[in-house]
Amino acid sequence: MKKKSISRPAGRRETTERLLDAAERLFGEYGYDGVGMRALAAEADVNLGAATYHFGSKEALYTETFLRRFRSSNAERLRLLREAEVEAKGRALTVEKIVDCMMRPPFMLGLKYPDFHTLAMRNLFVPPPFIHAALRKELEPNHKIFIKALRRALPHTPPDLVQLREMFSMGALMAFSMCMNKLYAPHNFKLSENILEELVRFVAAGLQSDPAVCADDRSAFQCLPKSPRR
Amino acid sequence: MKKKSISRPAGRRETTERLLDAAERLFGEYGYDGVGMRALAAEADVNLGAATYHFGSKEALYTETFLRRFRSSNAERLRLLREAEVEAKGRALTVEKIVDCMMRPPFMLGLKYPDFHTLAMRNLFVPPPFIHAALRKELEPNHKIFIKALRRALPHTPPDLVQLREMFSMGALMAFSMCMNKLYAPHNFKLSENILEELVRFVAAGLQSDPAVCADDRSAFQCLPKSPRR
DNA sequence: ATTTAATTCATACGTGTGTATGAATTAAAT
DNA sequence: ATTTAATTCATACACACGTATGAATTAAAT
Repeated sequence: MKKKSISRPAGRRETTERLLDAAERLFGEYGYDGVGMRALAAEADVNLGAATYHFGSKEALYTETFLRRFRSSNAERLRLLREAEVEAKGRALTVEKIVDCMMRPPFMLGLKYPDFHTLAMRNLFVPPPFIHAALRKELEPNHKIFIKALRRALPHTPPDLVQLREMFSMGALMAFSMCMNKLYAPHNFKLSENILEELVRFVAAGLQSDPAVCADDRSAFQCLPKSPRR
Repeated sequence: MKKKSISRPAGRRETTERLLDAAERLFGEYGYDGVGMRALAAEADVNLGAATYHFGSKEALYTETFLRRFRSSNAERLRLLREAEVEAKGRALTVEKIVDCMMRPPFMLGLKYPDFHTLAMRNLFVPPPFIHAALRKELEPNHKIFIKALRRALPHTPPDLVQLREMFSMGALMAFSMCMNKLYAPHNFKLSENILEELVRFVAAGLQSDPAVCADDRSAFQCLPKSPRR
């Protein structure tokens, strides 16, 4: 094998992955500011200098730790949706099916990597400022596609209300993080497929319910209904 | 007026409140580890030494900053529920009414104090370890009461499922924090009574929907259905 | 075997951290 | 007016922080 072999020797891959795993654990548990580079290096059994060598900065390490799994979760959401659309052969998707595609990948990811799940909660609810740009770039296209699909499935619900409810739905999804931190003593559920199904059912019912506010008032919760001044 | 006048002179009150306000702003925006005592003291225009003098430690200041508003919100939730029960004169409350009592106080609090709202998200989703005990003590009685009320209103829904759905509901409530951090560009809603009404409607529909999982499987998501070993 | 590049490692720098200390100042009480 | 307590303030301490540096080590390429 002549070719141009990968310029990165074998050692590197292992080290960066050990660092990412350690970062996932510690950043998830203590947050960005709660963990120092020294603690990360120790957890990953890597030299302090090597840690900054591979990622350049703490912020870059944090960002990559998050994106590593988040990217694939988002891609999987879209894949499931496309798959469902192919299966439906042009017929409209049910709300429940769309919601399942939305929630299954992040839910399962949280099951598989509880540390990552905590990290994701941090980034979605109280993201460190430096990660905003990367996060939006990852999230926005995804959300637009799902909101569009939901609007198609809910033709009688005003579009802006669908959007609002999609936000409520994401909140319900994230609520299961409260199972994990030990806040709610009564909330000790074994996370499983069953919980996901109940979640999907709950959300689908909320999405399909009748609007609470009459059409005239509804425009009142649009922030920029008509460009404020022009 | 002889009596025993309050042992704390006039100056103190003002200083501690200025500190709490500053802490609400900065802790909300940057998190516990993201803000130093020096920054807090500067924001509150208080001497560094005075800051530790009044609260003893940074952790105590953080805890009190959160509890100051959280306590009253929780008390208000209970007050509204009792009021509704009196009004109903023994008749059963509707799910929608219960949900309104649950969500109105924290929602309105978030409207009034956006900084506090961010702080609350931090504490409910990724709480610093030292605040766990105080948080649970504040939350648990409240939740038990509302879950009990919901079970009474949903006699045909299995009790453990009501509990699970109550958790989803809290998640939906918290979702509106995503309006505030700038993550979702499309989610620019003007928070108002209207949004609260839609939220209540959404959640009430989810709570009243049919179970997704059949009765035999349902016990599968209880974490400790029968004490694991005895 | 020799060169070259990639990675590890120990060390150091400047800065910021939470808290402690004790004197200075202010307000309350007698 | 004097004593007493509460609060402010400047300063200091020991330590942890993210990052930079340059030599030592390892692996790849020729």
